[in-house]
Amino acid sequence: MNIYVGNLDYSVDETDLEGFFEEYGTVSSAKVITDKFSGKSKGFGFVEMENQDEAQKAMKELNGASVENREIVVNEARPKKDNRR
DNA sequence: GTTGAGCGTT
Repeated sequence: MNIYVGNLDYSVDETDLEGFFEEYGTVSSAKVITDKFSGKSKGFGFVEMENQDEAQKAMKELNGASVENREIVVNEARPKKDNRR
C-alpha cells in the first residue's frame, strides 16, 4: 500500500512520518519530499506499508490529524511515474 | 507552501 501524506509542516521529516504510521502497522518505507535545490520540505511525503489493512486504518486515523499546527492529509498515493511535476 | 527523479534549476 502506497500512502500519500500532504500538508505536512516543514518541521516534519520522514522519521516523524514513519513514527506516526508505525503506531498502526508495519512501515516498509517513509519519505518526505524536499526541494533538492533549497533543501526545504515540499510539505508532503509518502509512506509504504506492507499490510493494506493496517494502512487503511492508519489513513483513517491520521487523515486530518493535527501535527505542528497543521492538519495533515492522508490518502492513497497516485502512481509516481504517471503524474509528476 | 499538496503526489517522490533530475538537467538547468527554487
